[in-house]
Amino acid sequence: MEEINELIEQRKKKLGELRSIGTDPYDEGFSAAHYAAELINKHGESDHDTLEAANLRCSVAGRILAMRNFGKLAFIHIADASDERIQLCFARDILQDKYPIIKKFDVGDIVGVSGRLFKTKTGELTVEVHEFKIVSKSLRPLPEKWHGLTDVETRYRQRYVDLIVNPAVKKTFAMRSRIIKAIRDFLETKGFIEVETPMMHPIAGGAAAKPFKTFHNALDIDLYLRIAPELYLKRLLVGGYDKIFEINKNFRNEGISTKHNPEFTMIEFYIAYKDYKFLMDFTEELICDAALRSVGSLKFKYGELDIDLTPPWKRLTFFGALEEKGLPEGTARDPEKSVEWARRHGINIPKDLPEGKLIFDEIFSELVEPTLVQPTFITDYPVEISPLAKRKKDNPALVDRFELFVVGRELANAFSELNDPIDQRGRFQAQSEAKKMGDEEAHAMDEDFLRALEYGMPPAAGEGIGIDRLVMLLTDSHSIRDVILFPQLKPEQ
RNA sequence: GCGCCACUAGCUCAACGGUAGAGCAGCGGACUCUUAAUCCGUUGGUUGAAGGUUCAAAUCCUUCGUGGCGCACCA
Repeated sequence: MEEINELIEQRKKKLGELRSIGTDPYDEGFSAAHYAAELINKHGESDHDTLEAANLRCSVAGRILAMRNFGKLAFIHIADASDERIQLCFARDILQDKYPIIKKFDVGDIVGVSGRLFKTKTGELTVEVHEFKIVSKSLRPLPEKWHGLTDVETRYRQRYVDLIVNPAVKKTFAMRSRIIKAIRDFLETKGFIEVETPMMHPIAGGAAAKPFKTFHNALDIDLYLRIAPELYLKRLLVGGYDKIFEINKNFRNEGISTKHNPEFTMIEFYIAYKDYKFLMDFTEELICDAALRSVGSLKFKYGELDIDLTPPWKRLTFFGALEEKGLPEGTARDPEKSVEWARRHGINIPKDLPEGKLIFDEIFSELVEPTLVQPTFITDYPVEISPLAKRKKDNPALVDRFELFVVGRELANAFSELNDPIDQRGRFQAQSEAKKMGDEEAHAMDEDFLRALEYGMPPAAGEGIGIDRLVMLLTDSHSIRDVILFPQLKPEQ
């Protein structure tokens, strides 16, 4: 950090001068009776004479964002947590010998004032300041008022500055809060209870991903940050819960991109005695409810795309979707034929694809996923890529599972949970084989989870929804970093 | 991990081989209804870092750093 900065020195000097006249900007603070938004909503429409007659007293506190000084009169705009700006008017006639203190103000300082509401000649609701106090002196200059802060690196690294000067950012995170609250309320209304399961796992299971590894000194064991809560939540189904959910972080030790942050928020919920078909209707209801309570509509823009969440959403089977693109299931299931087909259609198949990985999965993500702009359920996945899902009754090669896609991205993954402990053991064993063949992300065997299933887990359906991606969709954000307050970056220097 | 692009004053940007500049912010001054206030004056730079080419480098080359985007992996 560059400490020798003239601008900071000047502000420190002002701080010293304030202290020398007996007013410490960092002392006990200020208690405001009003929010800016409250005053503007209540009195913003009142005319000049009404306000004069009412003689309304008020107090507000906030950060100085703009100052216009006229020698014996000054107008200052502050913003507070209500996300509104309100104008303050400092007049020498009123403040007398205290008036010169405003020379020590800087944009960025936090001030508390009390006074009387009035309307200026231009009709703006304004506080005529009678008493004021700097409650926090800002030593660093804020970005310029007109262009603001646009440098994305600074915006992410110094999110506090981004939040001060870019109102749209606060709006996005207010939306995020509303979306998560909507989901919580929805599930609680349906009788779900929220639980918390471990973030540190001795075995990283419940998803196909590379974990972060850590070490517990006292226990002298390796632990992994969880890649999914799934296996713990299902243990709770064994324990007798029938409707549970968890909203929390997962950690995956993989690449960072506009759609991936190493730590990201998922909701997983489980409901006993229901299946994946139930969850499709349930998901439509849940996401529409979240959209209505955040966006306020089921129709909205995502970039150039017009998205319409009005149910029912399109439903396609996995191989049906491939077939629509001209790839018959028979060909898709034959590794050699499907590679040949992919090459012929110009689909890039990575050369170092691990043995355990399946070609049709690659083809699906290249060929089908990008076309799924409007909400679409893809159902009936192959068992090989679904080691925790229940097989279809009439076709054991497929499972009772769906993934939800919107704007070409996976938003949710759900299935009827496999509760046959013997089948589950076999699936884990198949995953172990894949791991030996070089698939780093294959599931690990989890003996305790199998023991739990052996006690008997009721039939159940479970689903995971990527909260960050849902927030991206509903806030028209095109990078996951725009919906995470502090996205992962390399340390400075 | 690979490729492309960017990095110049606190912020937003010029200068693209020939003396590093503007606007805003800051500092000094004028101003009692402004809102990107206005007017006069003025400070501020190891041009991301280190090497190299050149009489001369912000500018060309190399390496490194950080970021963005794309690809890969995944959600």
